[in-house]
Amino acid sequence: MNTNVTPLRKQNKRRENELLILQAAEKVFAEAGFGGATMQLIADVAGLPKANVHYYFSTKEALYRQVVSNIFEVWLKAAESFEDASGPSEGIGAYIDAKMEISRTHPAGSKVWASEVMHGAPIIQDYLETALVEWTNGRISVINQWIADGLMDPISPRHLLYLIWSSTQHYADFGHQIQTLNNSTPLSDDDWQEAKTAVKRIILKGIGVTP
Amino acid sequence: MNTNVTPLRKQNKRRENELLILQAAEKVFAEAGFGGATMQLIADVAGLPKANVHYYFSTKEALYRQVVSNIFEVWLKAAESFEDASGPSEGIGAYIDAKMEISRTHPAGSKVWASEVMHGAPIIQDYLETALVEWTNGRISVINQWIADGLMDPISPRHLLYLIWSSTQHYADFGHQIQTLNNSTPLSDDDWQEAKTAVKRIILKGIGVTP
DNA sequence: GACCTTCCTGACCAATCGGTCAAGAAATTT
DNA sequence: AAATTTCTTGACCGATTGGTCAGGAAGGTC
Repeated sequence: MNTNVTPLRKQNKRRENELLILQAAEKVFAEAGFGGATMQLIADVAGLPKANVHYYFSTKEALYRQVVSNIFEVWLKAAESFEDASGPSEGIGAYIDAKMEISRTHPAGSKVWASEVMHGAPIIQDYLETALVEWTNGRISVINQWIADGLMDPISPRHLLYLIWSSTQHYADFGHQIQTLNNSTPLSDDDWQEAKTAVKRIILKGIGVTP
Repeated sequence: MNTNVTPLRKQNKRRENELLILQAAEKVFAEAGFGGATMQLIADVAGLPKANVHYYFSTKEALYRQVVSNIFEVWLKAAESFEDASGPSEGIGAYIDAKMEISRTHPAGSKVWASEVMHGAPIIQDYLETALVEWTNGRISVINQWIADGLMDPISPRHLLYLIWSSTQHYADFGHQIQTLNNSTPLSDDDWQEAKTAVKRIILKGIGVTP
Protein backbone atom coordinates (compact mmCIF):
# COMPACT_ATOMS: atom_id res chain seq x y z
CA MET A 1 0.00 0.00 0.00
CA ASN A 2 2.27 2.77 -1.25
CA THR A 3 0.89 6.27 -0.63
CA ASN A 4 1.89 7.98 -3.82
CA VAL A 5 1.02 11.45 -2.61
CA THR A 6 4.46 12.75 -3.40
CA PRO A 7 6.09 10.29 -5.77
CA LEU A 8 9.64 11.12 -4.85
CA ARG A 9 11.21 9.67 -7.90
CA LYS A 10 14.34 7.84 -8.73
CA GLN A 11 16.85 7.73 -5.93
CA ASN A 12 14.30 7.96 -3.16
CA LYS A 13 12.53 4.93 -4.53
CA ARG A 14 15.15 2.77 -2.97
CA ARG A 15 14.91 4.43 0.43
CA GLU A 16 11.15 4.35 0.30
CA ASN A 17 10.97 0.64 -0.34
CA GLU A 18 13.75 -0.20 2.07
CA LEU A 19 11.90 1.66 4.80
CA LEU A 20 8.68 -0.11 3.91
CA ILE A 21 10.39 -3.47 4.15
CA LEU A 22 12.23 -2.62 7.36
CA GLN A 23 9.02 -1.58 9.08
CA ALA A 24 7.27 -4.74 7.97
CA ALA A 25 10.24 -6.85 9.01
CA GLU A 26 10.44 -5.31 12.48
CA LYS A 27 6.81 -6.12 13.04
CA VAL A 28 7.05 -9.68 11.78
CA PHE A 29 10.31 -10.45 13.58
CA ALA A 30 8.81 -9.10 16.80
CA GLU A 31 5.73 -11.26 16.46
CA ALA A 32 7.32 -14.48 15.32
CA GLY A 33 11.00 -14.32 16.21
CA PHE A 34 13.78 -14.77 13.70
CA GLY A 35 13.13 -18.45 13.16
CA GLY A 36 9.38 -18.09 13.01
CA ALA A 37 9.37 -15.15 10.63
CA THR A 38 9.17 -15.87 6.92
CA MET A 39 10.27 -13.73 4.05
CA GLN A 40 6.93 -14.35 2.43
CA LEU A 41 5.07 -12.87 5.39
CA ILE A 42 7.37 -9.88 5.56
CA ALA A 43 6.77 -9.32 1.86
CA ASP A 44 3.01 -9.58 2.33
CA VAL A 45 3.02 -7.08 5.19
CA ALA A 46 5.15 -4.73 3.14
CA GLY A 47 2.82 -5.20 0.18
CA LEU A 48 5.55 -6.37 -2.16
CA PRO A 49 6.37 -9.63 -3.95
CA LYS A 50 8.88 -11.75 -2.11
CA ALA A 51 11.40 -11.51 -4.92
CA ASN A 52 11.31 -7.75 -4.60
CA VAL A 53 12.21 -7.95 -0.94
CA HIS A 54 15.19 -10.08 -1.90
CA TYR A 55 16.18 -7.43 -4.40
CA TYR A 56 16.72 -4.94 -1.57
CA PHE A 57 17.90 -7.33 1.12
CA SER A 58 19.77 -10.29 -0.24
CA THR A 59 19.23 -12.59 2.74
CA LYS A 60 16.89 -12.90 5.69
CA GLU A 61 19.82 -12.45 8.01
CA ALA A 62 20.94 -9.22 6.32
CA LEU A 63 17.43 -7.81 6.71
CA TYR A 64 17.30 -8.90 10.33
CA ARG A 65 20.66 -7.38 11.05
CA GLN A 66 19.53 -4.03 9.67
CA VAL A 67 16.40 -4.15 11.83
CA VAL A 68 18.35 -4.86 15.01
CA SER A 69 20.91 -2.25 14.11
CA ASN A 70 18.22 0.42 13.74
CA ILE A 71 16.76 -0.51 17.11
CA PHE A 72 20.12 -0.17 18.74
CA GLU A 73 20.40 3.36 17.37
CA VAL A 74 17.08 4.40 18.91
CA TRP A 75 18.13 2.71 22.10
CA LEU A 76 21.38 4.64 22.35
CA LYS A 77 19.77 7.95 21.47
CA ALA A 78 17.41 7.65 24.41
CA ALA A 79 20.42 7.52 26.66
CA GLU A 80 21.49 11.05 25.93
CA SER A 81 19.11 12.20 28.64
CA PHE A 82 21.62 10.73 31.00
CA GLU A 83 24.44 12.91 29.86
CA ASP A 84 23.26 16.48 30.30
CA ALA A 85 21.86 15.83 33.75
CA SER A 86 23.06 17.69 36.81
CA GLY A 87 22.40 14.80 39.16
CA PRO A 88 20.72 11.42 39.62
CA SER A 89 17.25 12.80 40.20
CA GLU A 90 17.18 14.55 36.86
CA GLY A 91 19.40 12.10 34.96
CA ILE A 92 17.91 8.81 36.03
CA GLY A 93 14.41 10.25 36.09
CA ALA A 94 14.71 11.46 32.52
CA TYR A 95 16.30 8.19 31.43
CA ILE A 96 13.45 6.17 32.88
CA ASP A 97 10.98 8.51 31.19
CA ALA A 98 12.73 8.12 27.86
CA LYS A 99 12.89 4.34 28.09
CA MET A 100 9.24 4.09 29.10
CA GLU A 101 8.34 6.24 26.12
CA ILE A 102 10.25 3.92 23.81
CA SER A 103 8.47 0.92 25.27
CA ARG A 104 5.20 2.64 24.50
CA THR A 105 5.93 3.90 21.01
CA HIS A 106 8.41 1.28 19.82
CA PRO A 107 7.39 -2.03 21.36
CA ALA A 108 8.21 -4.13 18.32
CA GLY A 109 11.79 -2.97 18.30
CA SER A 110 12.20 -3.77 21.96
CA LYS A 111 10.86 -7.26 21.39
CA VAL A 112 13.22 -7.94 18.51
CA TRP A 113 16.14 -6.84 20.63
CA ALA A 114 15.00 -8.95 23.58
CA SER A 115 14.47 -11.96 21.36
CA GLU A 116 17.90 -11.59 19.82
CA VAL A 117 19.68 -11.30 23.16
CA MET A 118 17.65 -14.10 24.69
CA HIS A 119 18.77 -16.47 21.97
CA GLY A 120 22.41 -15.65 22.64
CA ALA A 121 22.74 -12.68 20.30
CA PRO A 122 23.93 -14.84 17.39
CA ILE A 123 23.70 -11.98 14.92
CA ILE A 124 24.67 -8.87 16.86
CA GLN A 125 27.19 -10.13 19.40
CA ASP A 126 29.67 -7.55 18.12
CA TYR A 127 27.28 -4.74 19.09
CA LEU A 128 27.13 -6.05 22.62
CA GLU A 129 30.87 -6.39 22.95
CA THR A 130 31.72 -2.95 21.59
CA ALA A 131 29.03 -0.29 21.66
CA LEU A 132 27.04 -1.61 24.59
CA VAL A 133 30.06 -2.31 26.78
CA GLU A 134 31.41 1.14 26.02
CA TRP A 135 28.13 2.89 26.74
CA THR A 136 27.58 0.94 29.96
CA ASN A 137 31.03 1.67 31.33
CA GLY A 138 30.55 5.37 30.62
CA ARG A 139 27.28 5.41 32.53
CA ILE A 140 28.77 3.48 35.44
CA SER A 141 31.41 6.20 35.78
CA VAL A 142 28.75 8.88 35.93
CA ILE A 143 26.79 7.00 38.59
CA ASN A 144 29.92 6.35 40.62
CA GLN A 145 30.65 10.06 40.57
CA TRP A 146 27.15 10.78 41.84
CA ILE A 147 27.71 8.31 44.65
CA ALA A 148 31.08 9.87 45.47
CA ASP A 149 29.38 13.27 45.57
CA GLY A 150 26.88 11.93 48.08
CA LEU A 151 23.94 12.48 45.72
CA MET A 152 22.66 8.91 46.07
CA ASP A 153 23.16 5.69 48.01
CA PRO A 154 26.20 3.52 47.23
CA ILE A 155 24.33 1.14 44.95
CA SER A 156 26.10 -1.09 42.45
CA PRO A 157 25.73 1.02 39.29
CA ARG A 158 25.72 -2.06 37.10
CA HIS A 159 22.74 -3.63 38.81
CA LEU A 160 20.96 -0.31 38.95
CA LEU A 161 21.21 -0.09 35.17
CA TYR A 162 19.90 -3.63 34.80
CA LEU A 163 16.98 -2.71 37.03
CA ILE A 164 16.15 0.31 34.91
CA TRP A 165 16.47 -1.58 31.66
CA SER A 166 14.39 -4.52 32.79
CA SER A 167 11.60 -2.57 34.46
CA THR A 168 11.09 -0.19 31.55
CA GLN A 169 11.48 -2.68 28.71
CA HIS A 170 9.11 -5.02 30.51
CA TYR A 171 6.23 -2.80 29.44
CA ALA A 172 7.13 -3.47 25.81
CA ASP A 173 8.40 -7.05 25.89
CA PHE A 174 5.66 -8.33 28.20
CA GLY A 175 3.06 -5.90 26.94
CA HIS A 176 0.76 -8.75 26.04
CA GLN A 177 0.87 -10.16 29.57
CA ILE A 178 0.31 -6.71 31.06
CA GLN A 179 -2.64 -6.14 28.77
CA THR A 180 -4.15 -9.48 29.75
CA LEU A 181 -3.80 -8.51 33.41
CA ASN A 182 -5.47 -5.19 32.56
CA ASN A 183 -8.76 -6.85 31.65
CA SER A 184 -7.37 -7.57 28.19
CA THR A 185 -7.45 -3.86 27.48
CA PRO A 186 -4.55 -1.77 26.19
CA LEU A 187 -3.08 0.55 28.80
CA SER A 188 -4.70 4.00 28.74
CA ASP A 189 -2.82 7.26 28.96
CA ASP A 190 -3.50 7.29 32.68
CA ASP A 191 -2.28 3.71 33.02
CA TRP A 192 0.98 4.65 31.34
CA GLN A 193 1.33 7.69 33.53
CA GLU A 194 0.76 5.58 36.61
CA ALA A 195 3.33 3.04 35.43
CA LYS A 196 5.91 5.71 34.77
CA THR A 197 5.30 7.32 38.13
CA ALA A 198 5.45 4.05 40.03
CA VAL A 199 8.69 2.90 38.38
CA LYS A 200 10.37 6.24 38.87
CA ARG A 201 9.19 6.64 42.43
CA ILE A 202 10.33 3.20 43.56
CA ILE A 203 13.71 3.34 41.86
CA LEU A 204 14.56 6.92 42.80
CA LYS A 205 13.53 6.46 46.41
CA GLY A 206 15.21 3.07 46.40
CA ILE A 207 18.59 4.58 45.63
CA GLY A 208 18.17 7.39 48.13
CA VAL A 209 17.38 10.23 45.76
CA THR A 210 14.82 12.88 46.66
CA PRO A 211 13.18 14.65 43.72
CA MET B 1 22.73 -40.26 27.08
CA ASN B 2 20.56 -42.41 29.35
CA THR B 3 22.14 -43.18 32.71
CA ASN B 4 20.99 -46.74 33.22
CA VAL B 5 22.05 -46.93 36.85
CA THR B 6 18.61 -47.98 37.98
CA PRO B 7 16.68 -49.26 34.98
CA LEU B 8 13.23 -48.58 36.34
CA ARG B 9 11.36 -50.86 34.06
CA LYS B 10 8.08 -50.85 32.28
CA GLN B 11 5.72 -48.12 33.42
CA ASN B 12 8.47 -45.74 34.40
CA LYS B 13 9.98 -46.04 30.96
CA ARG B 14 7.37 -43.64 29.71
CA ARG B 15 8.04 -41.08 32.44
CA GLU B 16 11.76 -41.44 32.00
CA ASN B 17 11.69 -40.73 28.28
CA GLU B 18 9.12 -37.98 28.55
CA LEU B 19 11.31 -36.23 31.10
CA LEU B 20 14.33 -36.67 28.86
CA ILE B 21 12.47 -35.14 25.93
CA LEU B 22 10.99 -32.32 27.99
CA GLN B 23 14.41 -31.30 29.30
CA ALA B 24 15.87 -31.34 25.82
CA ALA B 25 12.90 -29.42 24.46
CA GLU B 26 13.12 -26.72 27.11
CA LYS B 27 16.75 -26.16 26.24
CA VAL B 28 16.19 -26.07 22.51
CA PHE B 29 13.08 -23.89 22.68
CA ALA B 30 14.94 -21.46 24.94
CA GLU B 31 17.87 -21.24 22.55
CA ALA B 32 16.01 -21.05 19.27
CA GLY B 33 12.44 -20.01 20.03
CA PHE B 34 9.41 -22.02 18.97
CA GLY B 35 9.82 -21.26 15.30
CA GLY B 36 13.55 -21.80 15.27
CA ALA B 37 13.49 -25.06 17.20
CA THR B 38 13.30 -28.29 15.21
CA MET B 39 12.03 -31.65 16.33
CA GLN B 40 15.18 -33.17 14.88
CA LEU B 41 17.40 -31.06 17.15
CA ILE B 42 15.28 -31.79 20.19
CA ALA B 43 15.54 -35.49 19.38
CA ASP B 44 19.32 -35.23 18.99
CA VAL B 45 19.71 -33.44 22.30
CA ALA B 46 17.52 -36.03 23.98
CA GLY B 47 19.53 -38.79 22.31
CA LEU B 48 16.53 -40.36 20.64
CA PRO B 49 15.34 -40.84 17.05
CA LYS B 50 12.93 -38.19 15.93
CA ALA B 51 10.15 -40.69 15.41
CA ASN B 52 10.48 -41.73 19.01
CA VAL B 53 9.93 -38.17 20.15
CA HIS B 54 6.77 -38.11 18.09
CA TYR B 55 5.69 -41.31 19.78
CA TYR B 56 5.54 -39.52 23.12
CA PHE B 57 4.49 -36.08 21.91
CA SER B 58 2.36 -36.18 18.83
CA THR B 59 3.07 -32.63 17.67
CA LYS B 60 5.66 -29.93 18.21
CA GLU B 61 2.98 -27.73 19.67
CA ALA B 62 1.89 -30.36 22.18
CA LEU B 63 5.48 -30.74 23.34
CA TYR B 64 5.91 -27.00 23.58
CA ARG B 65 2.71 -26.64 25.53
CA GLN B 66 3.88 -29.19 28.06
CA VAL B 67 7.19 -27.36 28.46
CA VAL B 68 5.52 -24.01 29.07
CA SER B 69 3.02 -25.61 31.41
CA ASN B 70 5.80 -27.08 33.53
CA ILE B 71 7.52 -23.72 33.72
CA PHE B 72 4.34 -22.10 34.89
CA GLU B 73 4.14 -24.62 37.73
CA VAL B 74 7.63 -23.78 38.95
CA TRP B 75 6.79 -20.14 38.59
CA LEU B 76 3.69 -20.39 40.75
CA LYS B 77 5.40 -22.50 43.38
CA ALA B 78 8.00 -19.80 43.95
CA ALA B 79 5.19 -17.48 44.88
CA GLU B 80 4.27 -19.38 48.00
CA SER B 81 6.94 -17.40 49.81
CA PHE B 82 4.54 -14.54 49.49
CA GLU B 83 1.79 -16.21 51.38
CA ASP B 84 3.20 -17.15 54.76
CA ALA B 85 4.85 -13.79 55.26
CA SER B 86 4.02 -11.54 58.17
CA GLY B 87 4.72 -8.34 56.22
CA PRO B 88 6.23 -6.83 53.10
CA SER B 89 9.82 -6.98 54.30
CA GLU B 90 9.70 -10.71 54.75
CA GLY B 91 7.18 -11.47 51.99
CA ILE B 92 8.56 -9.39 49.17
CA GLY B 93 12.14 -10.06 50.23
CA ALA B 94 11.60 -13.80 50.13
CA TYR B 95 9.74 -13.55 46.83
CA ILE B 96 12.60 -11.65 45.21
CA ASP B 97 15.05 -14.20 46.59
CA ALA B 98 12.98 -17.06 45.21
CA LYS B 99 12.63 -15.48 41.77
CA MET B 100 16.33 -14.67 41.59
CA GLU B 101 17.09 -18.26 42.47
CA ILE B 102 14.86 -19.48 39.66
CA SER B 103 16.58 -17.15 37.22
CA ARG B 104 19.85 -18.68 38.27
CA THR B 105 18.90 -22.34 38.28
CA HIS B 106 16.17 -22.35 35.65
CA PRO B 107 17.14 -19.80 33.00
CA ALA B 108 15.94 -21.85 30.05
CA GLY B 109 12.44 -22.05 31.44
CA SER B 110 12.31 -18.33 32.01
CA LYS B 111 13.38 -17.70 28.45
CA VAL B 112 10.75 -19.99 27.00
CA TRP B 113 8.10 -18.22 29.03
CA ALA B 114 9.35 -14.80 27.99
CA SER B 115 9.50 -15.83 24.35
CA GLU B 116 5.98 -17.19 24.46
CA VAL B 117 4.52 -14.07 26.07
CA MET B 118 6.51 -11.78 23.79
CA HIS B 119 5.02 -13.42 20.74
CA GLY B 120 1.51 -12.85 22.04
CA ALA B 121 1.14 -16.07 24.05
CA PRO B 122 -0.43 -17.94 21.11
CA ILE B 123 -0.24 -21.27 22.89
CA ILE B 124 -0.85 -20.51 26.56
CA GLN B 125 -3.20 -17.54 26.47
CA ASP B 126 -5.65 -19.50 28.62
CA TYR B 127 -3.04 -19.76 31.39
CA LEU B 128 -2.64 -16.01 31.40
CA GLU B 129 -6.34 -15.36 31.53
CA THR B 130 -7.11 -17.81 34.30
CA ALA B 131 -4.26 -18.87 36.58
CA LEU B 132 -2.12 -15.76 36.22
CA VAL B 133 -4.97 -13.29 36.59
CA GLU B 134 -6.16 -15.18 39.66
CA TRP B 135 -2.74 -15.31 41.25
CA THR B 136 -2.03 -11.66 40.54
CA ASN B 137 -5.30 -10.43 41.99
CA GLY B 138 -4.67 -12.44 45.13
CA ARG B 139 -1.25 -10.87 45.57
CA ILE B 140 -2.60 -7.41 44.92
CA SER B 141 -5.03 -7.90 47.79
CA VAL B 142 -2.21 -8.88 50.12
CA ILE B 143 -0.15 -5.84 49.16
CA ASN B 144 -3.13 -3.52 49.52
CA GLN B 145 -3.64 -4.88 53.02
CA TRP B 146 -0.01 -4.16 53.84
CA ILE B 147 -0.49 -0.63 52.58
CA ALA B 148 -3.67 -0.22 54.61
CA ASP B 149 -1.78 -1.42 57.67
CA GLY B 150 0.87 1.24 57.07
CA LEU B 151 3.61 -1.33 56.53
CA MET B 152 4.71 0.19 53.21
CA ASP B 153 4.18 3.18 50.92
CA PRO B 154 0.97 3.41 48.90
CA ILE B 155 2.50 2.05 45.72
CA SER B 156 0.38 0.62 42.90
CA PRO B 157 0.63 -3.11 43.73
CA ARG B 158 0.26 -4.03 40.09
CA HIS B 159 3.27 -2.07 38.97
CA LEU B 160 5.26 -3.22 41.96
CA LEU B 161 4.69 -6.80 40.87
CA TYR B 162 5.76 -5.97 37.32
CA LEU B 163 8.91 -4.39 38.69
CA ILE B 164 9.73 -7.49 40.71
CA TRP B 165 9.03 -9.83 37.80
CA SER B 166 11.03 -7.84 35.30
CA SER B 167 14.06 -7.16 37.46
CA THR B 168 14.45 -10.75 38.62
CA GLN B 169 13.67 -12.47 35.33
CA HIS B 170 16.05 -10.10 33.58
CA TYR B 171 18.95 -12.07 35.03
CA ALA B 172 17.70 -15.16 33.19
CA ASP B 173 16.24 -13.72 30.00
CA PHE B 174 19.08 -11.28 29.38
CA GLY B 175 21.70 -13.50 30.97
CA HIS B 176 23.75 -13.44 27.80
CA GLN B 177 23.85 -9.65 27.74
CA ILE B 178 24.73 -9.51 31.42
CA GLN B 179 27.50 -12.01 30.90
CA THR B 180 28.89 -10.01 28.00
CA LEU B 181 28.91 -6.92 30.21
CA ASN B 182 30.69 -8.99 32.86
CA ASN B 183 33.81 -9.45 30.72
CA SER B 184 32.07 -12.34 28.96
CA THR B 185 32.33 -14.32 32.16
CA PRO B 186 29.44 -16.10 33.91
CA LEU B 187 28.36 -14.42 37.12
CA SER B 188 30.18 -15.78 40.16
CA ASP B 189 28.51 -16.65 43.45
CA ASP B 190 29.52 -13.23 44.72
CA ASP B 191 28.10 -11.56 41.62
CA TRP B 192 24.78 -13.27 42.18
CA GLN B 193 24.79 -12.30 45.82
CA GLU B 194 25.50 -8.70 44.88
CA ALA B 195 22.69 -8.74 42.32
CA LYS B 196 20.22 -10.17 44.79
CA THR B 197 21.21 -7.64 47.44
CA ALA B 198 21.02 -4.69 45.07
CA VAL B 199 17.60 -5.63 43.69
CA LYS B 200 16.16 -6.28 47.13
CA ARG B 201 17.66 -3.16 48.64
CA ILE B 202 16.42 -0.81 45.94
CA ILE B 203 12.92 -2.25 45.77
CA LEU B 204 12.36 -2.61 49.51
CA LYS B 205 13.69 0.86 50.26
CA GLY B 206 11.80 2.16 47.24
CA ILE B 207 8.47 1.10 48.66
CA GLY B 208 9.25 2.40 52.13
CA VAL B 209 10.00 -0.86 53.87
CA THR B 210 12.77 -1.13 56.46
CA PRO B 211 14.26 -4.59 56.93
C1' DG C 1 5.36 -70.35 24.46
C1' DA C 2 1.51 -68.09 22.59
C1' DC C 3 -0.59 -63.66 22.99
C1' DC C 4 -0.91 -58.80 23.73
C1' DT C 5 0.52 -54.33 24.68
C1' DT C 6 3.95 -50.97 24.62
C1' DC C 7 7.92 -49.15 22.61
C1' DC C 8 11.19 -48.24 18.86
C1' DT C 9 12.83 -46.57 14.33
C1' DG C 10 14.33 -46.13 9.23
C1' DA C 11 12.17 -44.69 5.40
C1' DC C 12 9.17 -41.79 3.53
C1' DC C 13 5.93 -37.67 2.31
C1' DA C 14 3.66 -33.28 1.32
C1' DA C 15 4.37 -28.63 2.50
C1' DT C 16 7.09 -24.82 3.19
C1' DC C 17 11.32 -22.59 3.51
C1' DG C 18 15.10 -19.13 1.81
C1' DG C 19 16.88 -17.95 -2.19
C1' DT C 20 17.60 -17.72 -7.59
C1' DC C 21 16.83 -16.33 -12.19
C1' DA C 22 15.49 -14.76 -16.60
C1' DA C 23 12.74 -11.73 -18.84
C1' DG C 24 10.65 -7.64 -19.04
C1' DA C 25 8.94 -2.87 -17.31
C1' DA C 26 10.36 1.93 -15.88
C1' DA C 27 13.17 5.36 -15.37
C1' DT C 28 17.68 8.03 -16.56
C1' DT C 29 21.32 9.12 -19.24
C1' DT C 30 23.47 9.78 -23.61
C1' DA D 1 15.20 7.54 -29.44
C1' DA D 2 18.73 4.54 -28.52
C1' DA D 3 21.30 2.81 -24.82
C1' DT D 4 21.93 1.88 -20.05
C1' DT D 5 20.82 1.29 -15.53
C1' DT D 6 17.53 0.26 -12.00
C1' DC D 7 13.57 -1.98 -10.52
C1' DT D 8 9.85 -5.66 -10.66
C1' DT D 9 8.05 -10.26 -10.72
C1' DG D 10 6.22 -15.14 -11.63
C1' DA D 11 8.14 -19.33 -11.86
C1' DC D 12 11.18 -22.25 -10.12
C1' DC D 13 14.75 -25.02 -7.07
C1' DG D 14 17.11 -27.75 -3.61
C1' DA D 15 16.91 -28.24 1.25
C1' DT D 16 14.55 -28.72 5.37
C1' DT D 17 10.48 -29.01 7.98
C1' DG D 18 6.74 -31.42 10.94
C1' DG D 19 4.60 -35.43 10.78
C1' DT D 20 3.37 -40.51 9.20
C1' DC D 21 3.64 -45.37 8.92
C1' DA D 22 4.63 -50.15 8.70
C1' DG D 23 7.09 -53.52 10.65
C1' DG D 24 9.73 -55.29 14.15
C1' DA D 25 11.77 -55.54 19.07
C1' DA D 26 10.94 -55.81 24.03
C1' DG D 27 8.42 -56.71 28.03
C1' DG D 28 4.49 -58.49 30.64
C1' DT D 29 0.59 -61.71 31.26
C1' DC D 30 -1.86 -65.91 30.87
